[in-house]
Amino acid sequence: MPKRTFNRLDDDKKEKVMRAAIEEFQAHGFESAKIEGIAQNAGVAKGSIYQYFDDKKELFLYSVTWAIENFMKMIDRQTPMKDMDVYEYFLSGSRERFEMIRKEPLLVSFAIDFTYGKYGSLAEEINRELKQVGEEYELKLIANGKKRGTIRDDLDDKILLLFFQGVTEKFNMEILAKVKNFESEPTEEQLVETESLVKSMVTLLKQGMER
Amino acid sequence: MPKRTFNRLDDDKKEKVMRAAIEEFQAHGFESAKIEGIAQNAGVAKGSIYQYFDDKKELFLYSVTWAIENFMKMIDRQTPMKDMDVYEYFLSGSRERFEMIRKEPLLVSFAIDFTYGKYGSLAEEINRELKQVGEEYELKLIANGKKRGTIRDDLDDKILLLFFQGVTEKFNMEILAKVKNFESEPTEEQLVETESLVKSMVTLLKQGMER
Amino acid sequence: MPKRTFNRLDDDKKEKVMRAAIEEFQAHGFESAKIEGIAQNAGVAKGSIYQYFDDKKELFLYSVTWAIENFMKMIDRQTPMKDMDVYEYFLSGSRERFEMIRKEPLLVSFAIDFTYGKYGSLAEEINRELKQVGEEYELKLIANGKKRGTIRDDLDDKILLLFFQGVTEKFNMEILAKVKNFESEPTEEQLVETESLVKSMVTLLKQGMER
Amino acid sequence: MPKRTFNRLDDDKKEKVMRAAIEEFQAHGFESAKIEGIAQNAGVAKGSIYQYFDDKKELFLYSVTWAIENFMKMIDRQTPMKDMDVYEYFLSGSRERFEMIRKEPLLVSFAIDFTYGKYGSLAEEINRELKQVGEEYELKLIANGKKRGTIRDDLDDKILLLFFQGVTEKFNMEILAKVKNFESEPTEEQLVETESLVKSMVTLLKQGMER
DNA sequence: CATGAATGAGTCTTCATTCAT
DNA sequence: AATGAATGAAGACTCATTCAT
Repeated sequence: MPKRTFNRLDDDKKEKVMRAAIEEFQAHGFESAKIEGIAQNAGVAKGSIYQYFDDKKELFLYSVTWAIENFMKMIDRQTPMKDMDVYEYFLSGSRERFEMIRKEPLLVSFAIDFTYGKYGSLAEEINRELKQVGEEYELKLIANGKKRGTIRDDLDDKILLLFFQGVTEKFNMEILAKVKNFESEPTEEQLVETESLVKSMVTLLKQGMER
Repeated sequence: MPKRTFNRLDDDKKEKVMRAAIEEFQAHGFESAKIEGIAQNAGVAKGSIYQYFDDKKELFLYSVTWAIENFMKMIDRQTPMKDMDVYEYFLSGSRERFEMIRKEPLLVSFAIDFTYGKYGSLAEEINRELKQVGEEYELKLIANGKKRGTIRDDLDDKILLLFFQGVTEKFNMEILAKVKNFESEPTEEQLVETESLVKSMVTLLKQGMER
Repeated sequence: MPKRTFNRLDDDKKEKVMRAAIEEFQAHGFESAKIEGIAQNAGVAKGSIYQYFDDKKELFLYSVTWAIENFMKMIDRQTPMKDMDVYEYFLSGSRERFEMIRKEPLLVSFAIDFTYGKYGSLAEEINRELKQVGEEYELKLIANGKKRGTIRDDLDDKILLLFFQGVTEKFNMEILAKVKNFESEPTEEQLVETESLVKSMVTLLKQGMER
Repeated sequence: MPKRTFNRLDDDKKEKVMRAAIEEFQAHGFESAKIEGIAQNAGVAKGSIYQYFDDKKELFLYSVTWAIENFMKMIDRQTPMKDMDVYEYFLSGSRERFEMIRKEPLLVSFAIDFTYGKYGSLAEEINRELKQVGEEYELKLIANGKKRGTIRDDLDDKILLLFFQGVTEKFNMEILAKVKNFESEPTEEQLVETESLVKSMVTLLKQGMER
């Protein structure tokens, strides 16, 4: 959705612009975000933004897209779960995930706020798609668990999904908040403490859903 | 925080204004909400709004206060839980709660959106207080459960709180969405179906937290 | 120019309203003066002001008229100058005039500001009349002086008028400022000091204009 | 105090904007002056004014500064008085000063109105400074006159200052009014008549203050 | 008549978007 | 393509004036 002009920019500049945009949207919301502010933070002229995008909404939409793409890239780089058990997955990769949050708190927060609907109906389509993809994936996990017999099969998948999402989202928020406060090099203590959150979550998730 | 002029209005008008405001804020967010729109929906002149409130922000703040107060009044009117077990509480009063949501979807949605942080930092103080009150209450429930032996005591209260909140919030959202679609007179089928959501939630909550 | 309603008010209230108006106009100028403010200071309802006067401008115009009338009344009560020499006049009645300023600083200041054109073209007619009356009087003084031989007759009356006005206005401003700072009971020292201002003025006036 | 954007404008435009502003303020006073009006007279869009100045008050403040600066420039260009006697000064440069007024009646009137306090307390600081500078200069003249023996030394400098200011201000107002009515090319008669005003003033000043 | 709530025209001001260089 | 000045639509807010009680 950006214009041709934007795509021709060198990657550094592109990134600078997108990060400036995300920062502004994240800090002030869509309405209060100022094009001027984004331009300044990106180190370009206000007019240039309009060489790159049709209008503010386009810029926002692409900010979402860009953030999610980069978010995905980071996740893909992590231990892929293949056939791994969900619980296993949560526990095994936690430190890498902490690291990711620590390095990219902006992207992570923005993506979360977006999926949580903080930007209203601005990008419903993307939002819907995103949710659907996540849900489908989680439903698969649940179906797998049922097959393996690790998840109770007396409850509807939809119900279990709600439970699963409720618990994981809440804990993830907490973890996000904790990790944002990490110094550049988190202490072992901090890491352990945060990991214990993950463990507790897994314990509760497991116990809640098991037969 | 409203001006004297507002307090002197007859209750009908007050309510009309507040509902118009909440509707506008809920529909468009704070920034995009137009005073003109609120005035029109309330059936008063733009200038009148300014006789009632200092400015847009004041109006918003009072909208929040008003919504929460009315919300509380409605809840108070419901089966008080006294010494009742939480699970018991969820199950017993559910139909009354459905009715409340059905009658006041606007207030309920607005209050929820607000507590979920959709209005940013506009009323942080109220938000904080509100969260605190809720949390304290829930922590008490958890402590009670531990004493009675119905809740596992190997996990920190804070952790159990996250679990509890995550699960209940998610299910409540789902219930809210369902109930909003009820016709003026919900069918028995709809009610049963929604009740079953509550039951499932309780089942999962219980199993997740029990020893 | 006030409405019938105003004239029917008892004198106390009339005065209260007029003083409130003058105070507001004096403090904020015509444009920034608020009807609400005047009403409050007068202890009446905003609407009442409109029972008394057609609009803000009318109120202003009458404020001017009222102030000048009262001003005149006060002056008339003072040593009338009859055939007295101007210089004599300035010197003889000064203490009474100080007292008048001390008692009615608001009226005096307002009248002066008005004649000085601080309210722009709002009441040109009154202004013009007022100036004319003053001028005619002063011109008479000058003519008299010339006849008596105490004023040089090689200069045009108009020129001498400018001189006379320039000097007296400037000194009067100074005196006004001084007297405004008097406590309720001015010390003899203060009085003497201010009187000396008058004496100096007379000296300079005399010497400037004499043959 | 203008924004960077204003300073970067070419001089013609800057001047056009400032003159439009001064004209509007002069004609209607601060409160009634409309930004829209200024913009139109300057031939720019309303919004542009806000690219140049933070708000109306800033624009007013700078109008004052700008007017005074230009006023000073014009005066500086005139016969400098060096060691000249004040009376000498008044008499010698009068035609140049008439010319200045004729060419820039707006600036002159605005500057005068401002120093006379017609704009209330909007720019007290500038006003105070301005007055102080003028006074100091005039006091020096008086002190010099006393030393040379051309001014009586039995009166306080402050008193003589009042006299001097009163007389010159009044005459200058009269001269201003006269000159404003000059056609583009004033007739010799007009010039002579106005010069005679200056002469009379000097005569009276001299006689009033001399030993 | 007094009151004070209701009204809406009129302004300032903001800022996304356009445009000339 | 980049820049930043120009534009004007849109919206918050004020307050003189009207009006219902």
